[in-house]
Amino acid sequence: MPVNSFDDYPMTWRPSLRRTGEEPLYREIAGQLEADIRSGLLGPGDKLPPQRELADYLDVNLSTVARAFKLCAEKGLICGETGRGTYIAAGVGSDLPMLDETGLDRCINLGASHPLYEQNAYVVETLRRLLKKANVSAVLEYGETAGRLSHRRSGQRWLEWMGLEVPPERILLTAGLQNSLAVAMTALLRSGDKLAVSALTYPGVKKLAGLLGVQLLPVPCRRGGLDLEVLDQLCRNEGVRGLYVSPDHHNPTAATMDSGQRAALAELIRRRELLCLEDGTYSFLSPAPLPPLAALAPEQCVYLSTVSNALSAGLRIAFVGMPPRYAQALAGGGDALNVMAPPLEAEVVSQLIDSGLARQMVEEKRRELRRRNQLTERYLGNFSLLGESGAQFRWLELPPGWSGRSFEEAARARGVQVFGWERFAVGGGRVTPGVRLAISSPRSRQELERGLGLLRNLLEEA
Amino acid sequence: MPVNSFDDYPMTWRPSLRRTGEEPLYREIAGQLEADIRSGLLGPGDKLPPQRELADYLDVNLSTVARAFKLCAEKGLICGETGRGTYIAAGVGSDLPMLDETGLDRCINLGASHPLYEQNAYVVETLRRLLKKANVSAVLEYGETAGRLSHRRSGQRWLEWMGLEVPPERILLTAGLQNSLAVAMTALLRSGDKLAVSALTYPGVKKLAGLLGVQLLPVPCRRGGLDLEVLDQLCRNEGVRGLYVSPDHHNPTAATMDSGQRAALAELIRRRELLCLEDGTYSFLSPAPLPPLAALAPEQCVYLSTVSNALSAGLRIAFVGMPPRYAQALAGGGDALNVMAPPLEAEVVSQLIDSGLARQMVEEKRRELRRRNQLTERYLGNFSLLGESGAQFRWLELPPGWSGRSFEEAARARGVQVFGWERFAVGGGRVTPGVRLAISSPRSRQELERGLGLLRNLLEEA
DNA sequence: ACATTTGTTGGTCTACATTTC
DNA sequence: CGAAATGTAGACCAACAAATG
Repeated sequence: MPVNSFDDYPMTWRPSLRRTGEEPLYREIAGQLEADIRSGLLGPGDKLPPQRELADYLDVNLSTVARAFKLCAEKGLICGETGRGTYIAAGVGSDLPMLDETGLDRCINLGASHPLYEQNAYVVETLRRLLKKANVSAVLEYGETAGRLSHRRSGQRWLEWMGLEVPPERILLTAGLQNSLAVAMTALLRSGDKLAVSALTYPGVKKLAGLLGVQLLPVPCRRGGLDLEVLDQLCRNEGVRGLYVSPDHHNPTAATMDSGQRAALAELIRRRELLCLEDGTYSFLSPAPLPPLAALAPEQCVYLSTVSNALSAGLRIAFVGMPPRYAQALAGGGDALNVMAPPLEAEVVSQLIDSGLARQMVEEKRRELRRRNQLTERYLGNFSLLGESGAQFRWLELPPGWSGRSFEEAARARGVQVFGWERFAVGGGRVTPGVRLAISSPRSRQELERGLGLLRNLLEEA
Repeated sequence: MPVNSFDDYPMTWRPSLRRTGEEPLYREIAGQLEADIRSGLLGPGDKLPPQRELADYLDVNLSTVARAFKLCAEKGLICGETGRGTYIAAGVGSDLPMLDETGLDRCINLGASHPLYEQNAYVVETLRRLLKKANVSAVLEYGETAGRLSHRRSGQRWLEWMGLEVPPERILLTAGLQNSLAVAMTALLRSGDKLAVSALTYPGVKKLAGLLGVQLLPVPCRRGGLDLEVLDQLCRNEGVRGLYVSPDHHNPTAATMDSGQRAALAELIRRRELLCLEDGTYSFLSPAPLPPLAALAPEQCVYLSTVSNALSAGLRIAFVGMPPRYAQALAGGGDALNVMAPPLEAEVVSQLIDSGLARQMVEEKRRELRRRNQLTERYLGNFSLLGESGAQFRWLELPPGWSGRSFEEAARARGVQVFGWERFAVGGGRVTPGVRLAISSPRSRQELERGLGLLRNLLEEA
């Protein structure tokens, strides 16, 4: 069929192969698609031509196009849905560094999530005490990859506090949540594996998935939990290997699963033999946390718990509770990515936990966050403000007419930085638009209040 | 062809497919191969039947076997060579945790490589001074992913000392060498990519490659350098994307490339547009180091330089010198794996460098290592002892009759732990057997001397 | 309810380059 | 040196399953 017959045919994307002869077909197609996405020629949500049509147009085999698409899908650029078509991923172009705050000088930051910093004084105090001891320098020697036994014992106490009983030999120290995720994902998944996640997800998972070639499959959120029917179906048909989930104060929606939802999800995890990566980052916020999934499906769940939010951002330490079947692989992953977690910081964390100071710090944070949440509710209570009143951030569903991106820009123009849903979106992302408000990030309640006021004005005007 | 006709045909591996109907063919084959390797049924160096023969035997298509083999090759279990056949990788079964020292209590450790620990006192001293300052707690807040500017400036000084000029915006802080390797490999390579390495290589690279599905292609060592003809050929035919190389005191052979070898390799890297991961871990050992490859092929080389050996094992900090083209991807990798390097330790390192204490520490280490090398040469000088006299470990080529493994066991039985070549082997491994002696690991020179004596006895007896 | 559209995936075919003999 | 052995890789085909209308 001559190429001409496509001239007046509406095709949303018309790549032109250069055919240098060097590069294989499928790679050239993939490369061009990637380039056109990154250049902005194809934007989030755009629909690509059906694989068969594209194959016809380019005069190549269907599988060659499929292969090209798969490359891009693994990088998280596009997402295909059988029967519907292939779309540019919703999050494309919104994946900035997690801590990027360049040009934020005159902005009130409700975007990037910082923990409260006042309690860092306790850390310094503990460090000073530590350095008075004669044998400190032993901390600076190589120890076990998983962490020194004394550190893992402190981890045991910490995890117990979060509602999980794990012996020290099944605890791994890592360098913070993101690092523990990296360890778990590299150790337990391979390129091409599929991992289910909520349709809005902590961006760190998206980054890792893109780098590792792990394909994320979005599961719609329903009343704080996941839509288990969809998840079950994904397991049945898509060969999903595992699930990343955060039952307490889910990032970014700040939703917490109730007991029923946990039980049902745990049942599904057991029944489908899913690998479950449970993120307990914000569990410390609840004075009486519900049992983690790792307690309900202990054979399947890897429990990730960082201290960076609960204690201090500078303490790059997380504890990983490992089920027996994955313990060896996870320890190997920790070895391959870190050799060992920063031992000085591990020692400080250990002492904070053992001395009881950790609890005190957490209680102070909870108190301050309650106040900040009250403020937030006072200002934005009339709008659709989701999340619990102890949270470190809240989720603001936007009135019709706003996209996350447009609201982000409008707020920014008025001097407030927030993060729109696109940054958290996985796949095509059919979710109600919203923005995350990191209410713990401003240095003072006054500053938070100013930011909230500006947002209220913006919402009321529009 | 009936299966029977193979009954009296010598085939080194005869898998039996269960064909549950669930698992695809190629995966079942791969799974069974992996199981038989891990169970020890197939040992290092064993030859597998040709793919065509196996395909005939199993009555499947050639490509199906090829696909199965590829899965295992990506995990580093086997390695195929066109024209020759497919073999079980030499290192299979020798990949232990890098710091595993369980049951080593009554053994003199010349196995795992520890840096000298005396200089940790300077670190403690610096920490104490740091904690006297009023504004320490600011260090514990989130900063830039790549590292605070002041830290990167110290990194600039550090790298300059190693012979490399890089502006701070092209320096990335990571959590040590292994971590920087993990960052570079996840950020710049994808599953299935091929990376050339010397036939004997730092095991950390093997671990990462196995996890990430990066395929390592061994390049024979020749008089301290790499066989550039073979490397060039690999580039031409195998589509090698990059190269991991360590020109100074290569781990494990302790060889250092001379100027000519560096220039020739740099030329090849430029000509073939290779990505070069240069490991400068031990460059600090040379009082007047030769220019790194990153200085000779600055567009292509990522320079990795940890302080863990030069300063203190407990300081999990490395500096990565990034060429412009890879800077963004590498920063993204650091973000995805760590969010940020441990800031407290980064601060200490920065102060050690800026105060000049770092130089003093390094000089002390060099002095002690010279003494230990003299000792080593005195005891083992009559044997084939490779490496330079400033090294942190030496390479002992074994007399005929020994395998690395057997020597390891014999030494262990006499109370000395050494690491045999198999632990460092990549691919089939046609190298002269040897063992690495980590002469910096014993706590004292006396202990080292005892260990060396035991080894000499072992060598002289056999 | 059923045919059509559409993405996914396992298996197959062919060309090619190197090593061995 | 050339033929046979051998591994590698891109492209192709066909079966399948979900979504759509």
